[in-house]
Amino acid sequence: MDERKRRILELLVEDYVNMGEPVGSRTLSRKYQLGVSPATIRNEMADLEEQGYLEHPHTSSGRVPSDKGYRYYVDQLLERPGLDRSLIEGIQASYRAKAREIAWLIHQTARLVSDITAYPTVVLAPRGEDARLAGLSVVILAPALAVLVLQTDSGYIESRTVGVPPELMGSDLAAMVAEISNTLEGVPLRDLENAMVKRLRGDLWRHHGFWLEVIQRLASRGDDEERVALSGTRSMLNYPEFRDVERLKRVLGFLETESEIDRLLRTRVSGRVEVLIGTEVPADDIQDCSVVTAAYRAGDQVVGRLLVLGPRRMHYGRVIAVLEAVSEELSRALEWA
Amino acid sequence: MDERKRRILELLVEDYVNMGEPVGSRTLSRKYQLGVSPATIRNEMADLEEQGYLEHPHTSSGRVPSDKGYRYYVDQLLERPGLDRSLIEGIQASYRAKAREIAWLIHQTARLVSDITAYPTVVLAPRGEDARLAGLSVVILAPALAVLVLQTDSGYIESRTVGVPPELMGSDLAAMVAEISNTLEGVPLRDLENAMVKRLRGDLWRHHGFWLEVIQRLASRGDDEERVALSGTRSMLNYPEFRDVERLKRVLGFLETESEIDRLLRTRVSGRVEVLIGTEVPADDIQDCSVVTAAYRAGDQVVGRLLVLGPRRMHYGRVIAVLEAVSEELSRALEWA
DNA sequence: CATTAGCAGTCGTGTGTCCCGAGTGCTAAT
DNA sequence: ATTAGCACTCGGGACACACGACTGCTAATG
Repeated sequence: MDERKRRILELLVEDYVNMGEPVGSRTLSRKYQLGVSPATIRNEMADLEEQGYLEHPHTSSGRVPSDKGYRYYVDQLLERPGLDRSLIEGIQASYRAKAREIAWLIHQTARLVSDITAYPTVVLAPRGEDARLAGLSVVILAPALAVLVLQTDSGYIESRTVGVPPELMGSDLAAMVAEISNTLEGVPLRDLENAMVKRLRGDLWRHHGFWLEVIQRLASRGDDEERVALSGTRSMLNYPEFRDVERLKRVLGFLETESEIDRLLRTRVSGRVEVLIGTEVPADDIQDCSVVTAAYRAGDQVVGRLLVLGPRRMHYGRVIAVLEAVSEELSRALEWA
Repeated sequence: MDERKRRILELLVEDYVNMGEPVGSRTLSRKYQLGVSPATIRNEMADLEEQGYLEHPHTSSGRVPSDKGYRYYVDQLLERPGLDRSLIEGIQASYRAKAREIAWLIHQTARLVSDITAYPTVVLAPRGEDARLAGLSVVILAPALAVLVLQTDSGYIESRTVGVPPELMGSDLAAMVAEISNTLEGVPLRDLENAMVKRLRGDLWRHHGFWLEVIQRLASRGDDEERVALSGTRSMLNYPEFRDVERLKRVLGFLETESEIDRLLRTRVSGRVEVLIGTEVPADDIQDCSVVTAAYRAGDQVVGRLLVLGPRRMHYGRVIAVLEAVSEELSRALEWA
């Protein structure tokens, strides 16, 4: 693969990514002043096709990159575009506002990435299984109303408003919560239920039904709706690849199915940004799509991932750069200061 | 308009709502055993068309209800279907979990309604302008980290995690918050900023920049993203009316634009469920759609609305029934106990 | 030997034509 | 008032055709 072939492949991929239509030899030579005639380019393209980097939708059309072509482009030719100074600052600023509430963080991240890249984005909430209880606090708002705040050793915070049952209304709620907090400190969240059954005593035990329910809801990060955030699906309508409504339905269905996303993301283990192109994506519902994923960390441990989905013809360079920046900021936001 | 005409109009609307295709005289007579021949029905339909209740997409097709036809159906013929016992219980259960956090409430409601009705749903957050500060509390999680909880007289609660600036780290945060809370109790949220500038004294004044920012963020219910919840857009793909991608884009754009939704909903003042059919909807982007809206209350005052959008051919009866039930439950959840 | 011009060949797409069938409106019979 | 019968209308699918974009090949060129 000589220099000129590489150059042609690069230009072809980029033109196709931008234009969305098969690229012909004439276009290529005229548009990018390659200094050679279309015929020469045709010869080169024939070679590239034979080697599997290009495809021919049909005889009388221009060429399109194959998965292998994209792969070569991403691995060998792509240079990461530097992001705008102002864009980076925007990303940083958007994490400054409030930080530790998981639901907010993942929604914010999904929205941010889908806004910047114009591709749909899914963010998986951080794994919380290994987290341990670091503290439990209560704010009493009214005789029958309180806010409980749970804090983990990895720095997550969850709060819930709870109604106080009548039989507890006279008692010293703050003291009870403090006692629970002391008793259970250091217990992994997933063992909380067991630990409570075993360790609660006295007054606490008498009301353990109430406490159990409240704390379970706090610890499990409740409803699935808070375990995954999806944003930017509307942008799909801008890509001719998704003009077909049936296809749109399949892809959207996939993105909204937590188990599928989970399966796809949990098997990626590396801490770096990864790119899956076309058939490399192990999911039947999203044929002819590409996926870029990144990990984020809490401390030095990878705790979650996010994913950007687009047509195979996607702006890999920009997406990769954005994901690197965002996952970096998200990790920083999760750092336990 | 005699009984038989009414019956024909009713059946035609319902068949068209279910099938989505213009209804012919033959279909009508065969499918619903009207006891008269297609020819008779044709005559009746011709009359109904002349009176403006029906339309003819083209000469050789069946009839379709006009806006006036739907309107007559909704006002005169529609009988509200009773909802399943189990469905009602499901609705009630979904509000039992946690209650007073606005963002959660409106998202939950949007999701609930769009799941039940299979139409996209928008919920506007309650107006908060008239609410007054009822209390402010703090939970200190770490030297530099605290959760602030704001409570209004109408029962809303908002909480935010905040980083405590270094210069405040030694001081008695709880006392400061209690003092602010006392000082500002009863102040309408929209005047908080002014009131703080005027009333803060001593230590509090010295750090008023910090307090101002924190409390403003609490009171303004922050980002727009929390002022409106949208759910169920994917269900649009199931209606042939939205097969056209351009149209889909327009309608989605409308639903995602808070100002448009606001304009549409704020002008509806009644506390009951209202139906807008086709051209009755005052918005150019959503031609050929219908909208059902309902109000919800906090106490005895209407504080917000929600909206279900569908093709003109929508299941008015069911949507109305669901909105009545849901807005009732939502109002109950907002009641200040 | 690499490059290029020229030309025949291929095939998707847009356009025009035709036919079918569903459904109507009208008229005359009941 | 209702119904049967029939001519008529019109949208949509099937088919054919021409256009044009692009290729692949061959032969000429430096």
